Amino acid sequence: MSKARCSYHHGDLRNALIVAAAELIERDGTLDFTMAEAATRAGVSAAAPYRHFADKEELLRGVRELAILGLGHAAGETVSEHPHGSLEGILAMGHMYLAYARDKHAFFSLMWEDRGDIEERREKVAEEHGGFMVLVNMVQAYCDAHGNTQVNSLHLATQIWSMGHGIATLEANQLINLFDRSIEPEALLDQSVRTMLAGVVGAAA
Amino acid sequence: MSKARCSYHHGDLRNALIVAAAELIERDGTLDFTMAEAATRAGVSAAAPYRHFADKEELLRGVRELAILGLGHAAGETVSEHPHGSLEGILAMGHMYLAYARDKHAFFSLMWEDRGDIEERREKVAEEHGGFMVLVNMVQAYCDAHGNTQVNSLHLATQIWSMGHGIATLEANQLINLFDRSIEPEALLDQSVRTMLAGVVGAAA
DNA sequence: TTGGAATGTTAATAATATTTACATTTAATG
DNA sequence: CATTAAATGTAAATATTATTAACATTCCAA
Repeated sequence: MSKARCSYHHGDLRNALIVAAAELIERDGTLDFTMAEAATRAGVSAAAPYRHFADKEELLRGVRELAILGLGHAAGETVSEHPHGSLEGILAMGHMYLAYARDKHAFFSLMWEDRGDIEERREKVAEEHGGFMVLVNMVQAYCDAHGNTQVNSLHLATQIWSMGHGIATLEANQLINLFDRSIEPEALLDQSVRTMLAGVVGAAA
Repeated sequence: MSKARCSYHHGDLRNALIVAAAELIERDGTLDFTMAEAATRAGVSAAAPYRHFADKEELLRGVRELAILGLGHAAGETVSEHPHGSLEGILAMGHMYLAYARDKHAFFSLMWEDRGDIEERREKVAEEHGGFMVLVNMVQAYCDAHGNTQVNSLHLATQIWSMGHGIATLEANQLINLFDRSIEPEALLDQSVRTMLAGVVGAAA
């Protein structure tokens, strides 16, 4: 059920629509593509999407899952490229996050927009955001390697995520350097992360 | 020009529409009120808004300015309630920010969404975000009071803003406590701020 | 093989933003 | 003060989209 059958039935329309929508979002940098265009791009009529998604919001939810998985994948790549428990690995993770927010702006903002009931998607969300657990592990390893085994790495990682997320978001809205254009997001994040790590294991410079 | 004249001309429709839109946004917690409803609420026909705003986006821009000013006002209130240069003042600022994001969720997300050309609105934006300068001054005063006059308070304040913004945003999307439901946004922010301040002036606990 | 479940199609329907053509009021000017 | 252009309203189109309805084709399980 993943190849185009004859001609009437698509075979994998649901995924094709998600991909089509993702392409349109990336192309325009906006979420306001039309259902009709996504359908056309997937090679079906304008009404066909409604056999797979109740409404546009649900299609967007599909794209969102894809985007989150993409970010998780990038997290996996990043961690594998740096020594276990290294500071550089954590900093690289932050850079990856900022780069993702910059390069895939529309995806990035879409990711944090789900208005559905959280309790219903809690499990799935936690699963999707496996990338965050990658960060938690890196922080844990870093602390272990620096002799502090008492740190709550989940809390610390949440702080680091928050900082990265805040910087990424403010940068996306061109507010990070509102009063001082010389501010560099990466540098700001690096410094913050070093400070936070130093706060629990001593000098990280 | 601020009182309703006879009956045909409203007198202050532009502002009335902004207020109407703000009320609808607050009521529904969404940005998808209709132009017609905003117009009705302001007591005019559906087409009237277009004499004052090119399109819905422009009306939203008006609401956005209002929201940002509101936050700036709250910042002013907060700073006046705490000793000059005190840690508690800075922490209170963070709490105010989190509370604003929680209580006025739709406004809060609207605030950071302007897709217009930043260079064009740079000056106005900087002016509107005077609340941020309040934070910069608090940080500066804090550092001065603790004997470090070399700190770049603009950078440090930007880090603090980013952290607060990140936590507020993640909380709004119910992600802050995705893997650990016991995480308290306020506590997390307090701790981060203390750590960042301690990083430049020594223990802040 | 055959009938129901899925999945597509085309042709409505509906909700909204936005524009057009015309009306009323304001306010500046002679 | 009378006149008229600029502002600001109105009601009645338009246009764009999402979404649904009614009907067609294909798939699959009994």
